[in-house]
Amino acid sequence: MQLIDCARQAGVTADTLRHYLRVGLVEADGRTASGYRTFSERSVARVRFVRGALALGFTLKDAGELVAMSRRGTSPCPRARSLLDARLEEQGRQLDAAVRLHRRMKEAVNDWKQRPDGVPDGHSVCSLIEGSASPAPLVTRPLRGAAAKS
Amino acid sequence: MQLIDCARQAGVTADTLRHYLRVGLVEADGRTASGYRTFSERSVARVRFVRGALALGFTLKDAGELVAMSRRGTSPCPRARSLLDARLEEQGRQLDAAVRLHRRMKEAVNDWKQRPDGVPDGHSVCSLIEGSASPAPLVTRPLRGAAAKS
DNA sequence: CTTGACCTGTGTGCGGCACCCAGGTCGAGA
DNA sequence: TCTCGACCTGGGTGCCGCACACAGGTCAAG
Repeated sequence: MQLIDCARQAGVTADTLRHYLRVGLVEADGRTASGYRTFSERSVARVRFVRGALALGFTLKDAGELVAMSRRGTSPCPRARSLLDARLEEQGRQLDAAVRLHRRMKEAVNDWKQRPDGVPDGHSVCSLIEGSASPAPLVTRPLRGAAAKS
Repeated sequence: MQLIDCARQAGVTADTLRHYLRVGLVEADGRTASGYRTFSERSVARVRFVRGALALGFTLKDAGELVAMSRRGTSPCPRARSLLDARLEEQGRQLDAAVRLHRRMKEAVNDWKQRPDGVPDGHSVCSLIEGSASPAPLVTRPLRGAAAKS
């Protein structure tokens, strides 16, 4: 099996699979004489595991840690449980922040309906934005973790 | 006024202000003989504008575009309106995704309570994760935009 | 005259890929 | 046999909004 076949069977792009190879999350079975990597069902399963982990809010690093544990012969499941708890809590906070952002955005859209466009006067940039701005909001890291499509 | 004073008055770190300077979002008023940048209230207001824009879901690039327009003498407000609409829609989609992720994570936490830890067998990595995985979720870009703290 | 807080430019890292490049390899059809 | 196009290889860059680090210069207060 070639790289792209493995990728397709696991539902990822070739680039994504190459990325996983680069960071050591997935290994090829071997190489052909000409240097091409060869893959088996096991590699496909591994990619699917990584995808499953991402879909549950784990990071690639988390997945790597779990993979490493299982390679060492220890069950990664207890670690997976505690990691999931941590990720869930973290995601909850980010979700709250996103909800608040959403509210602010909708409020702004409404407010702006009643307000006229400002003219450039050299003092303000955009009166609409400046009028809706809360004092020094202090932004956090963006919402990370696999937010699944569809 | 020095860099750090401007930063503090605007409620950002010195690093953040330097970043805005680098990407051309904010300009210093001038330089001292020894090369230090000097700032005025206008710079502070500009930083606050950028922060306000971020807090409303605009990107730094958006803020730059609006700044550029107002420098050119055109009102950035109409553009701000259309951008906000676009960002709101986008954010809504990402918010939905985040909510779904949150549900999946909570479901997994519950499911896992009834399930035993697996033992490493060389075929699976972590039976818990593999058991909860949906087929090829295909992850999107993470939730971007200013998710405000507190 | 020293201390320590500030300044300067420049570079790197974070996450999870996507995309591009130059060049090699392969099977299938003309 | 030759060629075509689809695939492979390694390596690099870009995204976003900073945070952090480094080496060296500058400045006011003690």
